[in-house]
Amino acid sequence: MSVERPPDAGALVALYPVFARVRRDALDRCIGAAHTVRVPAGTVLFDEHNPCRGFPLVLEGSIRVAKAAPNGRELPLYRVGPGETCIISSSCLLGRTEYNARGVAELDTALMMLPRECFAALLDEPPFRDFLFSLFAERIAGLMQLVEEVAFRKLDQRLAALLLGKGRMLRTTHQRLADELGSVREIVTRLLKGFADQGLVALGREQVEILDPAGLRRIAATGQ
Amino acid sequence: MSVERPPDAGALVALYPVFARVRRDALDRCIGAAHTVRVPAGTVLFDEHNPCRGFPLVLEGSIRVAKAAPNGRELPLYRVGPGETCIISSSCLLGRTEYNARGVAELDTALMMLPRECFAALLDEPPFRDFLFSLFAERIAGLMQLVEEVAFRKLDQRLAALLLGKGRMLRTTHQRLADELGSVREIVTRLLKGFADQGLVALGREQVEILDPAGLRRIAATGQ
DNA sequence: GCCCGCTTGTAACCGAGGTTACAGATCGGC
DNA sequence: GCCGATCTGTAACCTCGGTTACAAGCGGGC
Repeated sequence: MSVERPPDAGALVALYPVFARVRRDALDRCIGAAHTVRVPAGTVLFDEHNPCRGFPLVLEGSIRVAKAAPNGRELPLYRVGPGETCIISSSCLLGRTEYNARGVAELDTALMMLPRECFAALLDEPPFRDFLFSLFAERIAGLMQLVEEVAFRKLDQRLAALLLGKGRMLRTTHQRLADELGSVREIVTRLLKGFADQGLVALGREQVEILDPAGLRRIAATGQ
Repeated sequence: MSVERPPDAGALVALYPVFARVRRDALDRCIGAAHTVRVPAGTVLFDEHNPCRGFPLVLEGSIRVAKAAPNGRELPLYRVGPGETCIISSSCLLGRTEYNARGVAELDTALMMLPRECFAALLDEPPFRDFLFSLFAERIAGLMQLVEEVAFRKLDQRLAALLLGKGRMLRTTHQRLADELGSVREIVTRLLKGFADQGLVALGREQVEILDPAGLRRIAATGQ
């Protein structure tokens, strides 16, 4: 983990347009107080029961926030990319509670950590509040969607949905798909084989070619 | 559904202490613009894909917010009682999206509906914002907890957890417990029988007596 | 007392998904 | 070309939870 100079206000505003509408002195104070860190892919940024140290802004890369099962499997809750912020951190700061999920850098990631007091100060800025409220609203909707999926949808439906909307050619492994679903590799292989037998996809090493998006959509929606 | 006079500011503040710290004229305007309704238990207050009409404050009773499965089963996401507000409604109003869950009055319920503009006006009041932020934070934590439960915990663990913390004698039916877990009656009967065989509970018509809370906690935590 | 409705108990059966344990395929590096 | 690592395919087996289909218990109302 390397520490470097914070970005200037211009660079920050380019990523987070909301800061253009925040009082300039408040923004500058935050940039001054923040420290920017750069971590390699795979770094665990926080974990269950950790206290929350500050408010992270992702400048580059991506954080994967997931719940870990006792047996080591993980279910991703959501991702935080450049221009977004980690809503779970906000939640912890606001409620003064501990983290209840794990955050891992998925790529080499640069982030700017604002100390808690800075975060509190930003809450006084109406545009920043609106920004945060919208993110909260989005994540709540996403989490409710996720609850529905894991509770009611079968794995083939979830897999079909996962394959869609990423272009015709997916470059990924069965293991990665399983990780995305909170399942295991063998099951994904089995299900993909089923899809291939129906002519929905063509399989290759580290790739899945979508042959029949409509068919996959049908499975995702109805389970056939 | 009967409409009645809105409560006076005093009664409202007693339930929602946050309003004591809101500018009096803003509060009065809201009370004036709101309409108060009283609905019997079982009323569906909103459902998936409905647009959000306003911001509800629960004065009496309780709302159960749940995701419905295609086959009719439901999984409760959370409840809203007096002094709380329905975070999903806030989320819809903030994100201008549709409801993505169902809300049903669990008891005879009285609620006050604030029109959308009122809600927007209240957001300008710092104490109200803080109130809302804390609720968001709480619900997010709750939803993440729920995701973990449905994804990773077995039903006996979830049932054991459900039985705990409600006193020694539970007056409920197996069906109601199943509804709470998003499962079916037969399975709950089976699992309760298992608990009874281990001496953890004693069963009776419409009642479950907790004999060994520590044993139940052990099951809830470890699955034995 | 008798009937009806709700609640509980139970058993047989099934399917989805996870576990274990391999074997073969493919690739990059040396 | 050989070796090891990674990825994929597959089969046997198991557990959990859901489904179906009853029977019996209890309770209140008439």
